[in-house]
Amino acid sequence: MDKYDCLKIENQLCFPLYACSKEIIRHYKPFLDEIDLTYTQYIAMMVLWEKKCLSVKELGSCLYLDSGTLTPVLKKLEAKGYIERKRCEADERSLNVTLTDEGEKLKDSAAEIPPKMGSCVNLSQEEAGELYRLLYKILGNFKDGE
Amino acid sequence: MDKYDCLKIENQLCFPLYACSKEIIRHYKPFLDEIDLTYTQYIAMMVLWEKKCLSVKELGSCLYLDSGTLTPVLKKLEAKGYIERKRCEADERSLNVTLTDEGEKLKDSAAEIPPKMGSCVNLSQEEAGELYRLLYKILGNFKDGE
DNA sequence: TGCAAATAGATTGTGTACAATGTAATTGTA
DNA sequence: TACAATTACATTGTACACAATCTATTTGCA
Repeated sequence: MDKYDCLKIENQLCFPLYACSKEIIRHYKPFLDEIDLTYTQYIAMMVLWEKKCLSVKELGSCLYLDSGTLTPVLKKLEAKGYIERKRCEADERSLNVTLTDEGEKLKDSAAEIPPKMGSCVNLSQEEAGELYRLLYKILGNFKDGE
Repeated sequence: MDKYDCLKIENQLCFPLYACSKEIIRHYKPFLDEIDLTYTQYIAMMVLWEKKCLSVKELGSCLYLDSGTLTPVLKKLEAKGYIERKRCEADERSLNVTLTDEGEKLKDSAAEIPPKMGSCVNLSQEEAGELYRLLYKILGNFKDGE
């Protein structure tokens, strides 16, 4: 056991996480292209399809993204007509993001994507469940930490 | 079970992968700042510390990155004096990337990072091992697929 | 052997990420 | 109740990622 073993890329956990995430997102692309969304725009819409309306702050908390990333993404979604951005009346600092009818409609086309993607992850139900559990265990640690 | 359930962000595997990867990389930053490397530069150096010399193509295959990403990263590492870039004599299309003495020396400071990072992933040895296995199982699927 | 196809990198354009900073609105408290 | 501290979002600057395209070599085969 040499002192540099920890530097071997195959001994790192972060690297396969990083590579896996990128590869899966790359495989989303052809399907997302069909509905003219990027992956980031897609996960933002996913939260909105569930919550209908929330602030940039809340959306950022769901997606682990800050306003520096979200502001341009949301402006693009607004330009496409899928969302509306309006200052909150009760607190003008806050910006409410709301789904438009167009945005709501997009949900039907989007619902076809996850079933098509399933086949690119070659894990059993049990393995996928375990992977899911471990990832959220790590994420939970970060959420508490700050 | 409604037909939109697959669109809930908490039912997706890709999202926690994406978020986890980003959060861990974000936690690397203060440590990487000390040796003036970004995460991408760090994983490139990690491969070089092991292999000493390889082509951009081989490096890209190790890191799941293409020349569009690697060319600017490698130029920065060259500017910092950690690597050399030289066309391969046998095949002028290919570019060999080699570690310099400075680059080799950096390995000692870098070896201090992984132990410090360990504490931010709150998994047992067994859990970390299982996570590792599942991630490489998915990655293997992609490597075969193309 | 000549030339089309393939290969390795570099370049370009678009879209994130994120730290640092700026601005306007709101809150807490001396 | 002024005003310093906080908060929410926007802006700026740097650094990836990756698809598409370009250039220079090299290979394969008619």
